Amino acid sequence: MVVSDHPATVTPVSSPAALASVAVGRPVRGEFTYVVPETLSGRLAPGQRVLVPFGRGTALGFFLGPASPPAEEGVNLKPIHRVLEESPSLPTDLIALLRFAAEHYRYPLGEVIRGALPPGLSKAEDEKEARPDVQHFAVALVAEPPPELRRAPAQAAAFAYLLAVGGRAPLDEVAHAIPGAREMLKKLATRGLVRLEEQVLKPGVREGLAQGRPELLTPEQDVAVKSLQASLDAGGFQTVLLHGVTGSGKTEVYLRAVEHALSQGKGSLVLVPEIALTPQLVGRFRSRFGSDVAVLHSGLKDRERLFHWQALRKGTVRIAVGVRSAIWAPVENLGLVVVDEEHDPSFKQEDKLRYNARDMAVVRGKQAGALVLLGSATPALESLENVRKGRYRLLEMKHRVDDRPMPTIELVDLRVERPRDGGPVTEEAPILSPPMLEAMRETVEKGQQVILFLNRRGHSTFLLCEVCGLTLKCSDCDVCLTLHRSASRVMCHYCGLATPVPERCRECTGPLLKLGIGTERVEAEVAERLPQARVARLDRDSATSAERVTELLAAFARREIDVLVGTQMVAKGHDFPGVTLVCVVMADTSLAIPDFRAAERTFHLLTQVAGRAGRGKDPGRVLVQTYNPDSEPVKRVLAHDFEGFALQELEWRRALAYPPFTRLAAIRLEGEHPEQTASVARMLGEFLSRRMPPPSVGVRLLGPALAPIARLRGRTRWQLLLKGPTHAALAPLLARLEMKLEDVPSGVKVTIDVDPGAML
DNA sequence: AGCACGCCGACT
DNA sequence: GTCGGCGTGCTC
Repeated sequence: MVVSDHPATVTPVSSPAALASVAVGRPVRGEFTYVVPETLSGRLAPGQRVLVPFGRGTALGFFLGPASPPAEEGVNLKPIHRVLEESPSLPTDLIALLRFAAEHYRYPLGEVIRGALPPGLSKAEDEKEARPDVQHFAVALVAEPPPELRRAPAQAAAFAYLLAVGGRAPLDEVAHAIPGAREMLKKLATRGLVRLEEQVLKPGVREGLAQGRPELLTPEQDVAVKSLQASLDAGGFQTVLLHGVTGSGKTEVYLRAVEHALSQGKGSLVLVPEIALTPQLVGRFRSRFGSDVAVLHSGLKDRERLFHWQALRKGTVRIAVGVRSAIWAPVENLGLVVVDEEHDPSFKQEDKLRYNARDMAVVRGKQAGALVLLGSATPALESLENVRKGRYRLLEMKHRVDDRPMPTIELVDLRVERPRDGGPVTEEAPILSPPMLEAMRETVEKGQQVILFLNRRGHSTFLLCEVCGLTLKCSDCDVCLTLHRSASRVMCHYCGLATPVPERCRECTGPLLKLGIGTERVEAEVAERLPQARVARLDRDSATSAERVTELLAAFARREIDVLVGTQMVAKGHDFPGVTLVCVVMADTSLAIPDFRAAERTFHLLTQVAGRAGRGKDPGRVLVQTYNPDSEPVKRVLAHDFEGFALQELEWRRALAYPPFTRLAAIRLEGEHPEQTASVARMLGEFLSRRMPPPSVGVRLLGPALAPIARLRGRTRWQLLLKGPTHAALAPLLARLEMKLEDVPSGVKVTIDVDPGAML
């Protein structure tokens, strides 16, 4: 392909008073107008970073295009100081996307742009070439970890990671994932297990396509790939929803689509929920496309981030694989955007610019004229509705690769199958029912592996006073404290506060009962009931960092662990052929959450975790323990009935006027003083209700009401919810609200959350 | 975000 | 009598 050198899209400026629209990298709303000095006339291109006088001092700004004189009189227009680089940092399709995001999510454009740029470019400095001309690589020389590494767990972990990502990876990247990996890999090199290579990165020089490309596709994969190739050949924007059951080989379809885009000289952007949980997927991209891939994970150092940004911007690297924020990656000549596990809640950013990367992917595809491919085994209801409306095209893959059967899913009704009979509910009351224990025992005896899923970390999820019935709560938040026995602490999962375990009730000094089950306790119970099994736990507590996650997953993949107990972290897209049994310890936990998406989340989670079973040659089995066997998500998961669940849930959403049939915007308030916060909430509520469009438009205001978690970090929380038939129906109201926010006293923080993810 | 301006307590 | 607390307000 021709590497673009960004011919400057020069804006013709006619002297004397050419004006420029600039987004200032400060949390101020709107675009600012500056005078283009004669020295710069003809040298400005949209997307360039500029220095502008702002207030007292100087600020970083982004030139967006010519401006017309501001409407108000008496504004003293100042001149742009200077341009920070010749070739614009932002490609034009990104400018359009960022403008859309700022407008849609009601966030200052300058901040949106600054947040999208790598740290090296978001400060008011001249662009520096972050060009580590040589990059160090480690290459595995054997395909299996040799037994002599048993005695060197640190080296084994580094080696396992290297194998997991395809046998060849930049040293930097391994070192990010596993601390001390740099030294470990050097030791491994002296043992002759690893070769260290230096690679000089030159623009335009690439490795050929590497190995690992299966020749045979399943018939369904073949249909999907051909169809996507045809769409790419036809060119232009289109969104395709790839609905493929777990284990149907969606990743290979992504790879082929990316390959095809590459053959057309086009770049690709691939979004995944979490890099740490998907080393296998990253490895496949790396081994297929070599150094044509930039992997954008959360742990990149500033220099590395800048390096990748520049390589993508120049077109020397044409594929970006990354998490949510990679949606802003400056992929040149974008032909394809893939969003893997498009239903995943982690694509929604929950602070600052509250964007949804999946939705932005569709917008970006539209602006760049690219194909957008959304993939999932359990598509979001929003996406299904978009298919029904004809906005997205649907591709389905209903069978697993190699004709492997879907796992059988069985119910264990906890109301009937009491784990151990009767007695008072104490902390010793077991949670693993006889059938579940039996299945686990059998599986482990056969040398196969088990995943135990429970969506709650800690040991006991609440402490209840046996005498006065009070539960132990966080002093700063309106939630119960969780007992973490391994840390000998009670912890607040919302504010992070950890304190020693109280012996007795604070109020009446009565004894405390440890109730509610968490992963820590399940792990202990497995260890006790199946002493022969090697048990490990994977949750946010055991996996203190991304590296520990990788390590644990690698150990599980090497079959050094028989039973893996964990939270959602075990449910994501892993591919462990040894896993033949998946146990859901309690399907009910996510049902009780006061959120209109609770059922959908539960269904997604259960389906995803069930999908971990039977991915190898042996068939899989799933056991689901629940107190609510009649709940819709549980019943439908049991029957492998995604369509049925979706239909039912969509009907319910329509009846209650929730997305995807309406659009929402949440207005969240947070303040030190309960009365002040409440009064601001009422004030905003009145403001909005006085400005509601006529009832025929169908916009409704819910609240103000105390948030489900009414107090967090000592702050009182309120919320209001706007519902409308379309986003366009809500937008004017949100714009007016935003103006009104100027009148809110500084003691209360108000944020607007457009298309909110969760209602908490 | 900065960085002012602007009205009320402990110091030379 | 000043020096300075950080509460509100503006930045083309």
